[in-house]
Amino acid sequence: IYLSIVHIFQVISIKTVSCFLVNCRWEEERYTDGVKWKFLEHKGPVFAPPYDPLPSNVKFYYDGKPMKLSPEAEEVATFFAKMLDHEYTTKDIFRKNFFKDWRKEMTSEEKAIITDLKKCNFSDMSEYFKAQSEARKAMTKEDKQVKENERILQEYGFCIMDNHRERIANFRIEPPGLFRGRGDHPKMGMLKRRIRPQDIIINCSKDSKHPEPPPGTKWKEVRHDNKVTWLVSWTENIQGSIKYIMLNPSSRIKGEKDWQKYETARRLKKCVDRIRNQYREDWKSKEMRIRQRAVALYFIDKLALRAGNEKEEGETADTVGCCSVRVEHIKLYPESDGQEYVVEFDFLGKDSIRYYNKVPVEKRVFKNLQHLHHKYLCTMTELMDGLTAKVFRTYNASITLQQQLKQLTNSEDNVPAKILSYNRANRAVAILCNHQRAPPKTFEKSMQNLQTKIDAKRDQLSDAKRELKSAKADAKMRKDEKSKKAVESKKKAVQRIEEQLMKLEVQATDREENKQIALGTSKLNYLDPRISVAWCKKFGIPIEKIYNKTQREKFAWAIDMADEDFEF
DNA sequence: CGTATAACTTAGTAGCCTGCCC
DNA sequence: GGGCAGGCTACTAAGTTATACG
Repeated sequence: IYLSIVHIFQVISIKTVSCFLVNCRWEEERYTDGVKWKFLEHKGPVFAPPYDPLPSNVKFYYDGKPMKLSPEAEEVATFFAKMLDHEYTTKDIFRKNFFKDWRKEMTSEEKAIITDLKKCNFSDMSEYFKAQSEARKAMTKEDKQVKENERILQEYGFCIMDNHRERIANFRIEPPGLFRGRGDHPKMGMLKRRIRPQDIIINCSKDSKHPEPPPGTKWKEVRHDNKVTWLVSWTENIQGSIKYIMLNPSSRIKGEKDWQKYETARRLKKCVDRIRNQYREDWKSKEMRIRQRAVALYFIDKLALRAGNEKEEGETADTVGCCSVRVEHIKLYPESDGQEYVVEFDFLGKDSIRYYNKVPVEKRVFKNLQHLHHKYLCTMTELMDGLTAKVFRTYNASITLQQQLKQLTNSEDNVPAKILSYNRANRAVAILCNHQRAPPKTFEKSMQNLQTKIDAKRDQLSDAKRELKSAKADAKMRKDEKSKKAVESKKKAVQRIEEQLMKLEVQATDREENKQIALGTSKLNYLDPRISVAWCKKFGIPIEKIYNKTQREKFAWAIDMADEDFEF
C-alpha cells in the first residue's frame, strides 16, 4: 500500500497577499487567477560554445596506436578525458554507460575498431586539458574575457517583468557532457546531449520583443503563458525531465513566493498543537492506514524527514524519505542504552546523503512500527490550508532557530561571541534537517594552523601580562604620571590581546563543530530571514555579518520588513 | 479521480576569486 | 608577489508539490 502524502494534505493555493513592497519598488496589485506576470521580455538563452576540435598533436590512442577521431566521437571522448582524475571513471556503471553512448556518436569505421574501453587511452588528451586550465590560471583578467562575460551578463542576464529589470538565475544553457548523478546512480556516465535552438521553448509576452534564435535556426516553440514563471525550457535527455531558465532569488516573483512559504509555516505554528494531538489520537485508530499515516506524520514532524515520494526503480539512485522508507532501513529496540522503545533509522535520503538516527519514541508509535508488515509507511489527513509535508520542515527549522537564538544569545557578549551563538543556532537546524557536507580537503591542516596561531597569541598574552605587572610595580614605586600612563597602555594591550585570543578560540570552536555540517542550505531555504533580521537589530549586529551580498539581495523583503520584535 | 508530468524548491560541490600572510 | 585558505557563486541534480490530462 502506498498513499502519496500529496493526496493526503489538501493543497490550497494561497491567493492574494499584500503587495511586495521593498523600498516602494512594487506598487502593482497582486494578480489573481494564477496570473504570475502581465509583461515579460527577454533575450533568450546563451548557448554553450560549439565544440572546438583538438589540435592535431593531441592524440587519442586505441590499443597503443594513435587514432584520429571524427569530430562527433572526439567531442564525447574529451568529456571522458576531462574526468579522468575523477573516481567516477573507475566505476563500472559509469564506464558502461559512457561507452554505450560514445559508440552511438562514432562513425561505422570507428565503431568497428573501438570495441573495448580498456584499450582506449585518453591520457594525452587529459594532459592537454590540464595544461589548458593551468594556462588559463596564468592569464590576466583581460585575457580571461572578464569584460566580455560582463557584456553577456548585461545583455542576457536580465529580463523585464512588469516594468522591472530582473536578474535571471541561469541564462546559460547547460553544456553537453557526461551525466554525473549523485550516489549510486544507474545512469551515471551517459551522454548529456547538446541543446540546440530547435529544442528550446521560449516563454514571453505576446506584446514583447521576442528573443531571436541564432541565425539560420528556429525555436521549437514560442509561447505566451503568464501562469508560469519560466522564460525558457528544454527537455533533457537523461531522465526526460524539463529544465527551465527562471529568475534570480532577488526577483519579486521569487521573493513573494519565499515570503508566502514562511507565512504558511507561521500558520502551522498556530495549529501545530492541534495537529500533534490529532496524530497522537490517530495512533490508536482501528484503521491500519490511519495509524500509519499518523506515525509517518509524527516522524515528519519530530525528525524533520522529507515526505519521500515514490520513484521509478532503475531510473535514479535508491534513496528514500519518510513514506518510502522500507523495513530494512529501520531497526527496533524494545530497550537500548537504558531507554525504552528505540527506533534506529539508517537510510540514504536526498542526494544519497546518509540519514542515521537512533531515537526513543512513544510506545504506541513503536507498536505500530512492529506491526508494519508491508513495504511502505503511509500518510495523513487534511489538517490546514496550504499544509504539505515540507511545511513541517520549514516550520520546525524556523522555530528551532528562534528558540536557539533566545537560549544561546547572551546580550553581554561581544559581537564575535554573539555570532558564534548565531552559528550554533543555525547548526542546530542544519543537524535537524541533516544538511551535510564533505569535510573540506584542507580541514586538518587549517585547523592546525589556527591552533598554532592560538598558541602564539597565548604566549603573546602572557608576555603582555608580565609587562603589565612590572609596569604596575614600577608605577607604585615612582608614582609619576608617565608610569601611570604606561600602566594604562599595557592594560589596553592585554585587553586587546585577550580579545584577539578569544576571537581565534571562537573561530576554532566554530570551525571544528562545523566540520561535516553545511549551514548554507538551511540559511537559504528553511530559516525565516525575518528571525535573523530581528535578532541582528535586537543585538546590534550588522546584517552583513550574517548575510553576504547575494543573501541580502534574496532577503531584501525581510530586511525591509522585520523589526526587532518580529516573532516567527 | 488517479496518474503523469510540469513547475518550482532544495541540495551539495567544483572551481573561481579575494584577500591575507609571509 | 606568490601561495593558499576560505568564501562565494554558478551549476545542475534531486527532491516536493501543483496541475494537466485521460
